[in-house]
Amino acid sequence: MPRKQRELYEREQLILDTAQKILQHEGLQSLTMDRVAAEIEYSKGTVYNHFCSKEEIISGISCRCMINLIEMFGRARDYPGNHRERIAAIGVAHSLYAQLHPAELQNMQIIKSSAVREKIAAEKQQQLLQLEQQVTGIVLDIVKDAMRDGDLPTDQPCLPDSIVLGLWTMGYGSNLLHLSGIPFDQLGMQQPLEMVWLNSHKLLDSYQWQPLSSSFDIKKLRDRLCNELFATEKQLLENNK
Amino acid sequence: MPRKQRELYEREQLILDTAQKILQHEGLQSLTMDRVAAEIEYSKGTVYNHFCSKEEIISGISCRCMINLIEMFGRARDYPGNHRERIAAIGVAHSLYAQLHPAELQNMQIIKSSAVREKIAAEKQQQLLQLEQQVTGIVLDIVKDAMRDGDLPTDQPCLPDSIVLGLWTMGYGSNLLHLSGIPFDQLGMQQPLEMVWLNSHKLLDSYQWQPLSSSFDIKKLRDRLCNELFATEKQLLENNK
DNA sequence: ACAATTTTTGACTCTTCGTCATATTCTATA
DNA sequence: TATAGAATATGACGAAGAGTCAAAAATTGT
Repeated sequence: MPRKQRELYEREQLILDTAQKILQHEGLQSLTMDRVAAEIEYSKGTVYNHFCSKEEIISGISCRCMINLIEMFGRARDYPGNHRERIAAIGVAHSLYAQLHPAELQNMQIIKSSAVREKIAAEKQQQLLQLEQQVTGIVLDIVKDAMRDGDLPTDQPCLPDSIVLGLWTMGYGSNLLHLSGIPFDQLGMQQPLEMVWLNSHKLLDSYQWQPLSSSFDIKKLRDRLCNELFATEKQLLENNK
Repeated sequence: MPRKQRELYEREQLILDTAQKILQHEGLQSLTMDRVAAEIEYSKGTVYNHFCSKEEIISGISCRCMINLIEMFGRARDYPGNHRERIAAIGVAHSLYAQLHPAELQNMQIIKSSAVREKIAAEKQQQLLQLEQQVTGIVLDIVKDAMRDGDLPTDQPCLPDSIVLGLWTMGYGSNLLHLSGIPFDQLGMQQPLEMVWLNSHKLLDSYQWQPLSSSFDIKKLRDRLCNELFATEKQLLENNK
């Protein structure tokens, strides 16, 4: 609220912006405290007044990114279609996000490695966990809606968790494999981001989530969701290429 | 073959053993070249005669681990059951491996991060890629066998790749999520390693891979495969707990 | 105007990677 | 067996980056 506090907050954002830019363009190697200090034109000590370790900067970036993802997931949840379309929109959001912010996804994985996590204050870890809860919460809500409205048979074991986890692991795994630079063509495979879309629908079909993908065109659905919900992101992605 | 070369080879293994032990018990932070040198009672320079960077040691560990995994996958491929049981055995192998060697899986992910990969000689990268090909090759063979013998309808798009990729992403994602220490209970979920077994079978069912899981008990199948193919690993796992 | 408080600074320590000139050990030959 | 020459091992050293802290500078309140 007061001027002083606002300045502090803005500098914190400046540090995160700068660090994020370095990370995106030059990788983790180039992200050093000295470099960040030089770039924001303050001394290293000042950077340490804001973040007490390099890891906390990375964690700060992750937090901001997760908030972006939550916003996109929120749009998916609020889509005025049937529940199957809404859960599909989550998949589209996740995939678009992964393509737009590859570096950030890798961050999130870095954050989770124990070596890094140990150096982050418990309070900030709690914050990250709370954001993670929001993400899974949104997906869980859609699954529960589908169960309530009879689109998804409720007599199956482990529901609703198993669907959330199935989609999560598949999306997460494919994103990580994708951006880990495995040469899929040399393994005789196409890009995983395409196939995860197909496989997610196979999984949903298997859970008998109505309407089944045999009764509509999943490619057209993806295009429609892209255009209606994530036009901005789609545009950004095309500009990048 | 000659004594000299054998000594060199043995020391190389000693370095890898030592590094792996440190990594397993104390994490990436504690794995330093000085530490390894001290532990094997040679000088740092000697360690560098074997591996020209810390990253190459990690890569070396990954190679050995991948060879273990390939051996386990091989047992799954050679299981004298139907193809659905054989592909399920791959899942059991992967899961057991993940539980037995959590640190190694995290390594494999570390190896894939661009920062690390840049510091590994092209030749060793090729070796890793070739091992990765063997892993996917085994799975691909089982899928192709199933298609050939009519257990799996061939009129579906993207086959056989999409099944391999579906299982791979799901297994990979769940393992990483599992060992990244996300408190699933706090997110209102059970452990992912249990559910990936369920979801993998859902996926296979969705591809119409006969016999469908509705016609047998997947829990009993897992127990049977555990006992018949991976008794040693199961025993090890129980001893660890 | 000035004292008290807060913030900023960058020199400093510590750790670790990776190098390289020197020292040691091994090997082949006279 | 003695010795030259090759192969191997060593650890002191340089570089780079994380994190600290006492002193300097800026800000605030009276």
